[in-house]
Parts: sequence; C-alpha cells; structure tokens
Amino acid sequence: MTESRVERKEKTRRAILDAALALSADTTLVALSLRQVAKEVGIVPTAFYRHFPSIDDLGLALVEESLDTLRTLLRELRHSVGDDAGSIIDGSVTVLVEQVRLNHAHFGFIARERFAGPQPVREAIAHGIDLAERELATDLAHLPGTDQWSEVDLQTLSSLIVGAMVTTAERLLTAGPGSPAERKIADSTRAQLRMMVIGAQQWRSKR
Amino acid sequence: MTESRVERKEKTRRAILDAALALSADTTLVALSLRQVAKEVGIVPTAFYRHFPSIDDLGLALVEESLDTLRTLLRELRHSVGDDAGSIIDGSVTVLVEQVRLNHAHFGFIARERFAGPQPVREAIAHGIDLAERELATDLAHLPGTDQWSEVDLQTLSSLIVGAMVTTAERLLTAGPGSPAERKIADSTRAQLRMMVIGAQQWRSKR
DNA sequence: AGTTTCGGTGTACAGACGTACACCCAAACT
DNA sequence: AGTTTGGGTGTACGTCTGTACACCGAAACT
Repeated sequence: MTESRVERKEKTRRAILDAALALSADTTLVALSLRQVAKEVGIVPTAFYRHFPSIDDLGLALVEESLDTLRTLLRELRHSVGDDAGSIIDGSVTVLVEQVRLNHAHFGFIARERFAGPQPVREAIAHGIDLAERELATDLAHLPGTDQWSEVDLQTLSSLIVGAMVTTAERLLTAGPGSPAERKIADSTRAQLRMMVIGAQQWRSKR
Repeated sequence: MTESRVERKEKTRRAILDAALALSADTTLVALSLRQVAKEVGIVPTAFYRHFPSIDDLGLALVEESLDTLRTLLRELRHSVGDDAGSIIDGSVTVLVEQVRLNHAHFGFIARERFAGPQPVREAIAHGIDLAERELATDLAHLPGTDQWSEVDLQTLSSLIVGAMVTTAERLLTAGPGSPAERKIADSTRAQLRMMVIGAQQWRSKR
C-alpha cells in the first residue's frame, strides 16, 4: 500500500533483471525473448519498455551488475592478504570458490555472454576484464619483491593470473557447489598458482 | 550433370554446415533458425530435414568438426618439438597462432558454444577438452625430466597449459589475424609459458 | 481540487518460426 | 523396361515474436 512510485518501479526493474538472469541461465541472452521475461515477471509484454528500450540494454545492465560482483571479488582478494606467498594463494582460492558459489548467476552470465552475447555486451565484458587485469598489475607493482620488474612483465604476470582465475571460475561453475569436484578444482588451482609464483620469482632473476 | 546422388547430398550437407558456421559467427547456435540456414544454402526449409533431424544435431556435427581441428592443432604441436624447452615453447605458440588464423571459424565456434550452446553441444566440447588435457598429461609423462612427477602433478600442469592455450586462442580470436595485437598476445603467451615451465621445474625439486 | 505523470493493461498486426503433408522427378536399383 | 528411392519443392497450419496504439487509475505535482 504505502509504496512510492519509484519504489514500485525499482521493484519490477529488479524483478525483470532477476527473471532475465534466471531465464538466460540455460541458454543465452540472444535466445531470450522480451515476452518470456515479461511472462516470468508477471507483467504484460509492452510494459517491459517502461524499463528498458530492448533486451540488449537489459543485457548491458546485467553486465554492469555482474562486473560489479567481479570487482567485489577482486577487492575481497586484496583484503585476504596473508604473510607469505603461500597463504595469500590459499586465501585467494578460498575466496574465489566462495564468491563463485555466492554469485553463481553473475559469474555464469559473464562466462556465457563473454563470447556469445550481443556485441555491446561482449565489448563491455571484455573491457571490464581488461580493467581488472590492469588494476592487478598496478597492485602487483606495489608488492615487495617486484620493484625491479618491467611494466611488460607485470602485465604478463597479471594477465596470466587473471586468465587462470577466469578459467578456474568457469570450471567451478560447471562443478556443482560443494561437490567433490569443486574441492579438486580448488586444490589444483592452488598448485597452479604456486607454480606460477615460483616461476615468476625465478623469472626476474633470470633476465 | 554427371554427379551421383551421394555426391550431391554430401555437397549440400557441407553447404549447410558452412552456412551454419557462418551465420552463427556473430551470435550463437541457439539463436540460429532452421529457416535462416535453409535460405543461406538456397534450399527450402523442409529440405533441411533430409540432412539433420534438428539444429542441435547440426551443432553436434559442427562440434565434431571443430574438435577435429583442435586435435590437429595438438598433433601439430607435438611435431614441432625442438631441442630445448625454449624452442618448444616458441614453436608451439607459432603453431597456435597459425592454426587459429587458419581455422578461425572452428575455434570461434568452440569459444562461443562452450558455455552458451545447447547442452549436448556444451557437453561434447567439455568432453573433448578434457580428453585433450589427459592426452597432454601422458605426453608430458614421456618427456625427460618428469620421471619423478606424480600423476596429480602431471594433470595439474597439463590443465594449466591447456587452460592457457584456450585462453590464448580466445584472445587471438578477438584480435584480428595479422594485427599488432596478435603479435603482442603471442609474445605475452610465450613469456607466460616460460614462467610456467620454470615454475614446474622448480616445483618438482621443492616437494 | 484539478491536472499531470507514468507504470501497467488489452487489443491488434505483420512477420518469422518449426513442422506436417502431398507432391515431383531423376538417379539407382530389379 | 519398370519400379523404388530419396533430395528437393510448395502449401498450409498454429505458435511465438517485437512493437504500435489507445486506454486506465493512482501517485505526484500545482
């Protein structure tokens, strides 16, 4: 009863976003019809236009959201710093598993739409991941032990790490949350990150 | 004139596959209609059924094809062995760039459908990549220097390498063939692989 | 109190979709 | 020579799609 108009509007907007996320979970945005979404939300098809000009724009909003939870993940990672490299890695993977579990829908969305979505959506995702890579590179530069690294090398390492994380996230998505496969992936990723870090450490001294 | 019936049939079958590959290039299989394909080929919609029961089955045929060129890539990689680890890496990346350039359509198809395609298609791709990973692991086991590696470690390393290759292939796809971006990706990948190999070598002695 | 704004409704239409069915005709069998 | 096979055609259907248009009613403004 006592609901302002903006509140109501925001509510159905959320409902539309959630419905689109749920409905596209087992296909893609490009295979999602405006009418399906409207039916799921419980509104008439034409009412959709009160919120988004098209499905593609809906998609862009979802990208924004999903990239936001990706950034949250990265922020979370930075806060989980331990003393030695080993505990940093362990913590990071734990956080990754946790976040993917928690935001299954968003990470799944990114994985699906990254290459198969409408082109503006693809571009937005690519740009977001690119940004994350750059941020990680500057973060790495502030870490002790990387003082002498060249910019190119820092970018190379950060691209390697982000790539591994994306791959791991995708693997985690196909494995059920809490499944034994999930644990195996986590362990494997920890080992891989350790390999990378060892390689990176040796790398500098080798040049 | 002088064309047997099987020849004709094979010809239109190929035309259908090619049309589907071309049409799905900027969307997805799930957004591809039987009628679009038929129109592109130049046959009437119902004639499609003479070759495939459904679009999904067409998709499975395309997966088979694409996985075949993936296997070709891996075979090619094995043949490009050099003396030291460095030249192996350089050669491998060169081959990867070359093959992705040559089979742009197939690798693009795999990248798109891996997570967004119809489920049977997704499963087939996952299985194919899984198989490639396993094959690489047994190949690594036959390499000198890995005698003492445990099976788990071999799988970990091969998963890391395959993951990096898939990621690189995806990056190459978004970069234009012959573009400066392509060269940058190749160089970066070479550096990453070197890091991994160094890490892996140190890894064994560390355990 | 009177008016405007705006999220949601209902009807309506043209186009694309998958697919069933009857048909054609040249190649391939007997 | 006569018959069967099978790739391709054309029509026809019911369903789903995006979207245009006129309308409603309550919240928000004046």
